[in-house]
Amino acid sequence: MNTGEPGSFGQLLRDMIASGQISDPASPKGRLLAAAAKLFREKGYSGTTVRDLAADVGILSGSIFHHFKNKDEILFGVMKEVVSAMNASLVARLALESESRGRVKALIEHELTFIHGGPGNAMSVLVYEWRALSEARQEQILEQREAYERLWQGTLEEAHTAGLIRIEPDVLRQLLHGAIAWSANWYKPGGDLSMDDLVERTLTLAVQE
Amino acid sequence: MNTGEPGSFGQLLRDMIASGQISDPASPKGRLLAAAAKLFREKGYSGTTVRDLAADVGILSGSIFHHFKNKDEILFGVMKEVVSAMNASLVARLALESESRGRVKALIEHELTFIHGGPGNAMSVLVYEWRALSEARQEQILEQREAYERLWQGTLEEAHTAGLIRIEPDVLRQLLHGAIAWSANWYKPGGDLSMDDLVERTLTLAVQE
DNA sequence: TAATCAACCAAGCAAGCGCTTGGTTGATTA
DNA sequence: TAATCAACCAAGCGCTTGCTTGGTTGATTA
Repeated sequence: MNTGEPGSFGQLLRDMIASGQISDPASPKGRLLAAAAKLFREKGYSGTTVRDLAADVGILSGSIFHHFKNKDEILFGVMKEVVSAMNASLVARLALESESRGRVKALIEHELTFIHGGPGNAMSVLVYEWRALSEARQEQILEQREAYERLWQGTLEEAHTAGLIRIEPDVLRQLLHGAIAWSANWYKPGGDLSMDDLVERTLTLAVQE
Repeated sequence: MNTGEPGSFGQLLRDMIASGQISDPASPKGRLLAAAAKLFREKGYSGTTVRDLAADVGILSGSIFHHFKNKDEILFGVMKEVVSAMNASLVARLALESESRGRVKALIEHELTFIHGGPGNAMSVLVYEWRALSEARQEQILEQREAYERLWQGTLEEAHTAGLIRIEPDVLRQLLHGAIAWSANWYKPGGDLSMDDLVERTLTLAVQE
């Protein structure tokens, strides 16, 4: 999970590594998780073999199981770490904004920056490969996923009360999640449309003029 | 091609079955394709075995290959038929609308109705399992997919010229596709929000008040 | 200097995979 | 009545899968 973002996000990640919440990307386990996120995103969980993953980091397939009990635990590791990072990062981002429009923009900007940044592969996997995770492990992540959704929901409810958004917060939340996650499959940074532009366009969908 | 009169969606499907463009859902091949669409959507292409598929329609796994040369051809069949149906259906739908707002609404209503209707599983597979299809077979479907996108693009460009939509047509098109496809993973018809409501909410995102 | 330990290798196993083959069935046609 | 044919079965083949086992290595520590 390479950063590649400016500001305090890099520092936040370093804190989380230091406190053991996410693995050091320079460690063998961290390198495996980054490679797994990349491969699971490109070929899906079922479409990725442990031999693919091992080859990607330059070891033999059996050696993976020195770091993970089984393949499900690798997917769990990818998802657990990215959902923790998403939560911590969004909490920090929202703390900087006080008025409604800025807070809604923060939601959108945060999620777009995340999915097109270093943790983007892991976030895509979290969204699109959820069904591949064992039920037992899903339960262990669910609370953190719901916490993230509550941050969105609360912020959108404020904006709705303030008359800034036109449709029901829970519907808007889902529509925006869908639009933003899908952008990983078409938007390429560095083209005509800058990331700031994309944020602005998405915000235009959400809020009144 | 089609014989002029744009009838109901059911009639359109019957015409396509009669002309051999899509298989009869009552035939063995049609039942296999419907079951494949369901399973590929639920568990992914790689996560679905030919034994799963055979069991679902009540035959043995080897018997599948009396109808399809290999597993890739099954995925190809699912995608080829649904993309044909989507194109024919959207062409017919747009023919009924003349002014900009109605045409944009038709795009949204059509796609939402499709993904939450009978061909919904196949459409989800088309969108989310595209990478699982062999490159050779992707090429054979690409032109029809692009034709569908051109219908969207042209309609949104008209709406943009008319001042009805606020952001670039190609960006809006992608954002809406993402939002609509994702609705298959959260929206359940029969709840508080009717399908008409969902169409109206999505349209609200797209167009000016 | 000896002991320890994380990280990895080498080899392979049992189960499951896509797919093949030769044959059976029962309805339709000549 | 005989011939034909789509649809399917029964059995299994060769390969890949996730994972296990026992051993090696080279850096770190006592």
